[in-house]
Amino acid sequence: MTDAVAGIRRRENTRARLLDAAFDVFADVGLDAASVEAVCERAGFTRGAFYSNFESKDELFLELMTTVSDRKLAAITARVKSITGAGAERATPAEVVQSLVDSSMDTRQGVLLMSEIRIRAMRDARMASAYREWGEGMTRRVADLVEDLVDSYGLRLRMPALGFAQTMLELWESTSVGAVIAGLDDAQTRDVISQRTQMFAAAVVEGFADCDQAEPAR
Amino acid sequence: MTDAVAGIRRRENTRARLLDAAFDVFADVGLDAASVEAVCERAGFTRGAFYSNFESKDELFLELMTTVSDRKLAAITARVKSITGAGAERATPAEVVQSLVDSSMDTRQGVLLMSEIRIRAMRDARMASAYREWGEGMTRRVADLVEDLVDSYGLRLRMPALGFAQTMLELWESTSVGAVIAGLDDAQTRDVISQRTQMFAAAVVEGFADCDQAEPAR
DNA sequence: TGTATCGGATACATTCGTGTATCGTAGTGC
DNA sequence: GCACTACGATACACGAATGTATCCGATACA
Repeated sequence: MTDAVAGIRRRENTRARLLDAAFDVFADVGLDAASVEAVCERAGFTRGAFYSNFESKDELFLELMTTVSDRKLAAITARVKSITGAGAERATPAEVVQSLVDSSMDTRQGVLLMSEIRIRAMRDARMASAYREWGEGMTRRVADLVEDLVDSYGLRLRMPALGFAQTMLELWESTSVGAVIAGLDDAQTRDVISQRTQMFAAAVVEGFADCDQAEPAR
Repeated sequence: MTDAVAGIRRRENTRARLLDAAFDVFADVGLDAASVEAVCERAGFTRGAFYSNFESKDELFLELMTTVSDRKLAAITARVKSITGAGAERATPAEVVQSLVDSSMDTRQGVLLMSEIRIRAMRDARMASAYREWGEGMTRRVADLVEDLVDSYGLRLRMPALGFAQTMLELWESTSVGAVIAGLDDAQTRDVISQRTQMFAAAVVEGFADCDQAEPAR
């Protein structure tokens, strides 16, 4: 590890550690209650390191937020591609939902952080637009997936695909929140999210359940 | 206003003013960021009054939370009774949804406070059980209403009534949150909540739209 | 009308977090 | 190998919020 690269690596590394620590601390006690000190302590640094890398707690949070949301968007995009893409084996809609739940479920801390982000977006116009843009991206991805499945299985949606996707994601999120409040562990959380999303899809998508027997059209 | 009553009234009055102020301040800046000082200032008191009436900020918040949730539960209970009860004129399901939205919609601050309560419930086991109990009460009321409407109109739900009610309320809440993030005013918020709940109900309730023409069975 | 009491204001001590300015050192380039 | 630089640690000064102890005035009651 030679040259200036090591220096950069070192800096990047402490930034990353601070971000990781911030994820934990912000999720655990909330953004406002989290002191810069606490974040540094968890990361194994002092505040000197922090102020050498970030302007303020807000800047740290902003970066954390973009990191997290980018990751989530990328994850779902990849997931949709792998399901939708050519050469993928056709799964039934129910299986698709299940695999999405299995792969994209948040941890307890992830859910808490999302709630922090959301509540902040409610108060800060800048964050609001970022949040909305991200949410629209997520919805768009899911809607694409839905439309694809509708086509290939000849299903019929009882509401517009976009509204269906949006509701699906919101239902997912509020179920996650409910699971955290109920103190469920990861396995239970997965089950309840799966159950509720399946129930919703089965009600709104005409022919959703029939796909278990029938083969896809294409 | 004689005797000891005035003294009690006075005390009750400052408690009430402090609670009102807390509602505003907690909603505006969040529970953690809200100082006792700020609450007192908005109420027109000093901290002396506060510590004479409350143990701590947490106790104040707890009382505010119970007040708010009790009120909401009472409101929806009354509303359901007035729709369901004998002698009430039969409205179509769509009208019922609309009237619920019109009457029970939260203000921006109400939505923010609910989010504060929820995020706190995620971290505090005591609050969690209170929140869940309250939520179950709300769901139960709505489910009763739904079952009543299903009976009298001969509708069919594509998911269990309880799940339908729960989803309805969660959809309502997340739409409210979305409206705050989008910066919508009250009228726009009402419209979007109405639109999404109607859309959901129309998709899940078989025969929902038909009730516009047909008369209720009973 | 005098006095006791209760509710709220004032004053103060303390704690906690912040941000900056300075320092020490590990790693880099010559 | 030596100076240099960059990164993180340390020290300090400041402001903000808290909680308590004390004080003051209005109201109740004799």
